[in-house]
Amino acid sequence: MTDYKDTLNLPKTAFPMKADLAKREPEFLAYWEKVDIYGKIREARRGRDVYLLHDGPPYANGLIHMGTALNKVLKDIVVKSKTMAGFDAPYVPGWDCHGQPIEHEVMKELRAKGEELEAAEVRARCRAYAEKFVALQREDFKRLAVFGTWDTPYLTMHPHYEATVLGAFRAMARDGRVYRALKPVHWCYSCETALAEAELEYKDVKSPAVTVRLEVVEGLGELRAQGPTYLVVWTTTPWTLPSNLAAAVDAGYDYAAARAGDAIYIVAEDLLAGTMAAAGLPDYEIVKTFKGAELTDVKYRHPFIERVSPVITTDFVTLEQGTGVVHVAPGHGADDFYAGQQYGLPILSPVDDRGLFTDEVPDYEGTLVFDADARIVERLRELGALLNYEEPEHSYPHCWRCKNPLLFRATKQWFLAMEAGDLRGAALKEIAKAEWVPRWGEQRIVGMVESRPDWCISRQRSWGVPIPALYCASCDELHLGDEFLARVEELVAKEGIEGYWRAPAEELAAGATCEKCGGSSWRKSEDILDVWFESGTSHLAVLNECYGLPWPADLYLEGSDQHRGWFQLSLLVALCTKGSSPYRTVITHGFMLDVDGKAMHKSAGNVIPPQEVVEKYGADVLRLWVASEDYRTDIGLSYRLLDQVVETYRRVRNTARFLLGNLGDFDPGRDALPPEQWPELDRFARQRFKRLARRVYRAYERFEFHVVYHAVHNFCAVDLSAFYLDVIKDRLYCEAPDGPARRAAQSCLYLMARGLAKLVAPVIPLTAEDVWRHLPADEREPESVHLAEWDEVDITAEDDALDEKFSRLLETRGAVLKALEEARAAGSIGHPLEAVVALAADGDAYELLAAEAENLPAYFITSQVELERGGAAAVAVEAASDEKCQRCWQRLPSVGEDPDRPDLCERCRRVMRRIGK
RNA sequence: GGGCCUAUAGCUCAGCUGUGGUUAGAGCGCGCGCCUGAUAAGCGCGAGGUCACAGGUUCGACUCCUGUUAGGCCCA
Repeated sequence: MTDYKDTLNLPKTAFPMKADLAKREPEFLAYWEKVDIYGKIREARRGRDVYLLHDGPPYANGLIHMGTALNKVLKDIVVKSKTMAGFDAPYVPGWDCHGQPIEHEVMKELRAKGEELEAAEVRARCRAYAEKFVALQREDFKRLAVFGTWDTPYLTMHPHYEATVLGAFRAMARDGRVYRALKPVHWCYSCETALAEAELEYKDVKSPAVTVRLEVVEGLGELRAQGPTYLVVWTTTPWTLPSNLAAAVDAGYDYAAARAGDAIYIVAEDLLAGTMAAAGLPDYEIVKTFKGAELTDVKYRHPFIERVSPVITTDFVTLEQGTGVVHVAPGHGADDFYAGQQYGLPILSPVDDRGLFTDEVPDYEGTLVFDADARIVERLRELGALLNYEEPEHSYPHCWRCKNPLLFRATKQWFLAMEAGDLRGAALKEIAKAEWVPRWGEQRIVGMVESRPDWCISRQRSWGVPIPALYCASCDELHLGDEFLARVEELVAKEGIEGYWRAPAEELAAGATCEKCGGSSWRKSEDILDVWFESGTSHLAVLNECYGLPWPADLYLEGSDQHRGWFQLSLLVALCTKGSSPYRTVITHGFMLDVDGKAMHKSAGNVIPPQEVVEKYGADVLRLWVASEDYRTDIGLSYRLLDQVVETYRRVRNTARFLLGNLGDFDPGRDALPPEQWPELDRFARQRFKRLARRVYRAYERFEFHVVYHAVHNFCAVDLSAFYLDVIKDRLYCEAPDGPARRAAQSCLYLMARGLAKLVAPVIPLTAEDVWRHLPADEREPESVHLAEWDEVDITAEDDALDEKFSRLLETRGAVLKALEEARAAGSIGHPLEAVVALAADGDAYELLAAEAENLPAYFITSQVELERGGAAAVAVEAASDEKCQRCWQRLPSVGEDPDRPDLCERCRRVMRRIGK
């Protein structure tokens, strides 16, 4: 038997089936680097409408994790898709470099080595630390095929950035938006410093817990008429009692007034029995119960200080321990502080840097607060105010350095006022103007802005932008003149923040004298700004002429935690400096979850590092995974899921490979036929592709990348692989290489290969480039797929008609395939080409099939189709009796007609003559 | 404890929004089979869902309302 394989046009391409991404991707990255692909793209889009995504700076600490990778890839998909859509879409990545976490890490290292350094040296170490991680993270981001100005990113520790931050502060100071006020912070009396949340170490310790009665002197007249009436409070920090300024209840809880002896005690009803028992007053009777709200006009007398304070209602009262009435000292607790603000209570914090009581509490002046505990307890006992004393074990914060217990102490901090110039109202107005994706993001940030307190913008640390201010050496008056601030700004622009620290106060003061006392000797402020203030200023520092970027940005895209963080604080800074929002659209994505839907945490041991995924699967697979899920909710990741994404990747890649394989001898300039000359089937395929393209464009535009993923995958699997490509194999392989039937199919394949590469380029940029490179050369096309633009799609009336017609034919095809399967199961046929299909139909259905009769065998991939008019629609399958053409494997009557070529069908004989074999 | 959000086949998603209404769809995976001229590929058929749970509104709910459970982010 003659082997005709050599006479066929079988697919041939250098495009490998095996992606081998981990190994091959770096080659593409190197090529892009070499040709400066980002520069070329920007050059190609020069003058086009700008679409600006402004990068939220990740923190330069540690290697990137999957959440960081997810965020960066989403941004890159946006940038690349906007570029494909014809926009000039610049991307300037940045890093958040200052702040407590880096300083903390550096201090930890120093401590381990036993080194003690000056602040300036610590900052130098911090700078080096940040630089190191910027470099490491940058390599990881580049490896993910993210395009941007990696050689000139923005860093919050750049002098010009730092100066911009100061400029923002200056504008706020000038407009009277900043003020100083007391606020409690975690304080270490031994290190004499404030501590950040991350610097706290919680340890279980025994604390003195006192239950104290406070005598009611106003309100509750009806009860007081029956005997002395007391509110019962409970606290584990007796030393804060001198600073007690209120007692808090929950308006909705039930409280009981219980008489024991001749006194009446008020406790939350649920906690009454336990409290009375502990107080040694088991014999009591409830004389009244009421809601906490009824206590709002009650006032009580401090047990040992001449002071009458109010009862307030708050939402932090718990019924889990204590008495349901909470001792409030606004100078010594966060809850207490905010409650105090709400009720206009003063901030009393009579404790100095060393943790000693000041002269505001003469009885204990000079005593360490913890040492005062016992004395205060004793005093309460003597006064009869102590109902119970215990020493329970509980978790209490300690200093990470010296291990001493911490105290909450009010210190002077800087605030940005939310009401000055109606900042809050302005923020809410701007929020309404922006577009929030998903929509509920707006509700979320509105809720936060509505209820947020004034922004505390100061920190007592080293690694950050200083709050420039001068205090009079003699009277401590604050000096914050605009000229002074401008001078510092200029200095920092030149020398960075070290300029401020280095310069003597008098130099910065430049001869200014104290307005209050006339003094000319000054002390520099040593506070620094909250890092959120810095990152919140990024739009000012980056969206400017220096970077060639417009203000505001079109898009901010970060995790949903940034509603409280970057989105909100950027907005506040923008309103104070520019008067409007820094963004038009804000997109948020969810957080990483593991297989079980649990958050990914180092401590949970369920993290999958992006570096590992890149190494095992490749950046394109990681990116395809990003696109595979709806990022607006939380997204899961597991190796099993990655394997699924790999399957999708393979399907798309193999489809592309098939397209390319059949274009090996196709020169688009020479061989392409216009669609009007194509068979209807190919025009239908083109129409399907156009619809896909339109759908995909829309999905990118709506930032619904998972729609892109599913649409492309479905198209490759269903429209192409399972139908069009399968059907045209006969034409591609068996027709004459340059025959019109084959060239038409190739024209269509070329269009789709090229178009597909462009559609997927934003998601799998490396594979798209690989495909692009293996396309037949065409002078009219740019060298890189990323320099190309999407084609316009125009769905015509003809397309609609084709869709209608083929959907009916495909329905019949479905019935035929089912019948073929049954025949196969029955053992009468194997390959469908062994079959002859008999169709019965009536009316329209018959007309349609009859008109397509000559194409039906191809569409069904059977050797022959017999049509019968009339009767109910039916499909019958039987084995073909004709001989099999040894070249095209179809069983046709024409096989054997020619004695010279008895093993070929008529078509193959013709083709063989044509190709001279 | 509060605010916002999520919950449809083993997996990833459609359907649900301002218009509630025939047997809830797709792809992958899985099972069975075919092919060996996309071959560490390709094709076909098939089995999978009480739409988290419980109430309510309605002639009728995956779709609207309430609650519960689980999970997430941000606060406390």
